Amino acid sequence: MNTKSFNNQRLNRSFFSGEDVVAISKALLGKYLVTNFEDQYCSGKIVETEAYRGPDDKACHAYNNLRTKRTETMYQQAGTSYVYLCYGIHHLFNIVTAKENMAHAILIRAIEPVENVELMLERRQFKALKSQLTAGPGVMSKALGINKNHNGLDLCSLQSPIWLESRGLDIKESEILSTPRVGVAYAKECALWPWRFRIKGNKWTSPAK
DNA sequence: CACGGGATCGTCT
DNA sequence: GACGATCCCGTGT
Repeated sequence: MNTKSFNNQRLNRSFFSGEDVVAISKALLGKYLVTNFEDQYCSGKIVETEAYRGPDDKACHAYNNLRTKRTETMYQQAGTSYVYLCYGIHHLFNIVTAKENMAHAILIRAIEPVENVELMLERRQFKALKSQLTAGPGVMSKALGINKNHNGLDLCSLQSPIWLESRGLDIKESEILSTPRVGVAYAKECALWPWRFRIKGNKWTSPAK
């Protein structure tokens, strides 16, 4: 069924368990995000991520350890998915990191389409392949078939329809472009933190400014 | 290419 | 009742 070779390795709990959400956000660049919903398999290489760190990050939903029905997912164990609705339209996909009750999460913002591109084109109703297919957290989720029903999944479980893989590619620090996060002006001084990470020069990210 | 607005609804105050 | 971790399309240049 799934296209796999011996050097494809599922990312396990320990990958996500660390305290340093910035380091994990960078380490996710070049890893593969895979979805397989009802035998509809597709995958892409992660090229853009963003770090959110409760309780001290004003841009994080869990700022000041805010606990609500929505944010509760961010306090779960490392490797849990956090998917929420943004602007009433877009489903944004995050991965929870750090130990339980420490609300860190990483927003996956863009992938380079790799396997079953036709399926992603169909979900987006695109006729031709271009970077807008998966550049941006809302459209990426749509292409991968991710919605808020996939909130709270254990991405490290072999049963999960969403998972992450290393396929032997390592992105060096010198290949990473760090810039401030967008759309978080309300977060005041935290909005300046350079916690948006991209693979330098990669055409599948949103264009650098 | 830059900007500006509308879509659309869950979440929090 | 206001607003948002976005996107797309229209207008003007």
